[in-house]
Amino acid sequence: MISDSYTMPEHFYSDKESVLVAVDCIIMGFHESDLHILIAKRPFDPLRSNWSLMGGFVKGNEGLSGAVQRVLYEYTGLTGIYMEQVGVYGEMNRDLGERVISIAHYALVDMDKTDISNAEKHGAKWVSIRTLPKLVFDHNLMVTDTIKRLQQRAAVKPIGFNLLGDQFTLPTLQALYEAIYQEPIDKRNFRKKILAMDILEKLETKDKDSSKKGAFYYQFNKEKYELLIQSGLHFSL
Amino acid sequence: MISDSYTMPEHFYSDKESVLVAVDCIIMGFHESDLHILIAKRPFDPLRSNWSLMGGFVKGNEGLSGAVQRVLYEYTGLTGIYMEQVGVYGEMNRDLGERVISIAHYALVDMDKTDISNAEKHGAKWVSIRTLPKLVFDHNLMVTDTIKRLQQRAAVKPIGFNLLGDQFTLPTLQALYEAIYQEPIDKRNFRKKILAMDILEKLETKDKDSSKKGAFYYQFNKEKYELLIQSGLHFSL
DNA sequence: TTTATTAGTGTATATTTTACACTAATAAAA
DNA sequence: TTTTATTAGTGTAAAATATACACTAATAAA
Repeated sequence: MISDSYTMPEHFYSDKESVLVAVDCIIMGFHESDLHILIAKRPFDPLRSNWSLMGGFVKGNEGLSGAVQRVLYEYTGLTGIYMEQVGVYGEMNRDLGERVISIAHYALVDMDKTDISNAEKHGAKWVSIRTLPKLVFDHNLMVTDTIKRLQQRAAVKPIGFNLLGDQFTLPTLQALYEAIYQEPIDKRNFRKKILAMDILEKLETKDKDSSKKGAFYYQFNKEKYELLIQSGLHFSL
Repeated sequence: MISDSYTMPEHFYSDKESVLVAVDCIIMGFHESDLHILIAKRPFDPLRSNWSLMGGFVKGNEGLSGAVQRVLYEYTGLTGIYMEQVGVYGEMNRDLGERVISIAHYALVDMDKTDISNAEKHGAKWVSIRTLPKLVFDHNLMVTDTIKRLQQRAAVKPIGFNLLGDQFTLPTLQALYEAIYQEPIDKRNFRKKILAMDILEKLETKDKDSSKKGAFYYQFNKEKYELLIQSGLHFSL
């Protein structure tokens, strides 16, 4: 049942059946006011060459989170990335090959720091969540579940910053939240709320690329965030 | 890798390793103003006779939800119960036996309709979440994750009613929410809010057991709830 | 008939959320 | 060099929502 390469102290469950376990990774980035997801052409049968999330099988000797990190690293070169489990997809016949259950995680990455050259060998590309093609198996379901989860989490935890570079402007931050919730946000109310939490550091430099006037850069300040939490309040947008 | 008893059309992934997959079930009930969980003494090694959640191994020929429903039925005799996936627990060595990943689901049941006589053969009993003993492996973590999830869900979906009988009084319903959130709720504000949604049907009968005056029974009305949703509003407590 | 217990009700205040329009800076165009 | 076009940045008033709070009603038990 269990791989020979990993020897457990005893085999208590030798009468039990084991199943193939995969991980699928919803790698999300933010670009041009839109959330994007990295997809690639499935490199093996069945459904070879169809669009698919980044995935891989869990090995006998690795933990679940290890497997997800390995897959993320293989396709993006990134480590230490914010990830969260979305859920398990385990109905019979969800995979056309064999009986496989798959565990979906999403990752929030800075697209500019992401090297997809390795993934591009499998035809990988970033696609906007608004123009996502049909993916193999239940991968589209995984994506919609991920977006719902992200919407919930981003409202109460400061995880959105993972999608931006170290420095960002408030207009960019607002565009990010508008992309996550797919609805416009009032500029003044947004600024009031985010600045009231006092978790951002205003820099003296401006981004002059996206406007003539130029918008000040800000940084997320983890220490300030800890203070907010310690004071009994919490992140909320 | 895959069980002989279930034949897939082809074996595409024959070079992959498979792992044991279990399901664990956090069976929740409501009794005497407290949330309760069904636990039992683990019937096999390792850690035989230690307190444990209700669980079982996923069979080669059954879907995940099928496995959870099977386990729930075995220990409670119940079918058609509200359940939700909490997550996967899959680090190496989380189980002392072999490498096992477990998928946790919680179930919301009416304790009065639950027959635990079968489970009692394994020493099963209901325990309050406030006096939960140490459970095997990471089962305590599963319970705390479940409670967090339940708190989130019960605030926006009318799932709490699954913990009550068909008929219930408003004082009982309030006690349920106080148990879920572990904090007192103002009686008048609670009634105002729940009745404003217009999803309850007031009956003419009273519960005279828990007070001298007696409290009117109410029923959750699914049709009324659908109307609320159709009108663009949503459940919120 | 008195007492003790829980059910049931409304309003005023505080807080939060929402809606909304002008000035500032500056690069590009005229 | 002046004008124009574009995005950044700012405060207040109204509406909606959440909170705090105390008495009367019913009735079984004493």
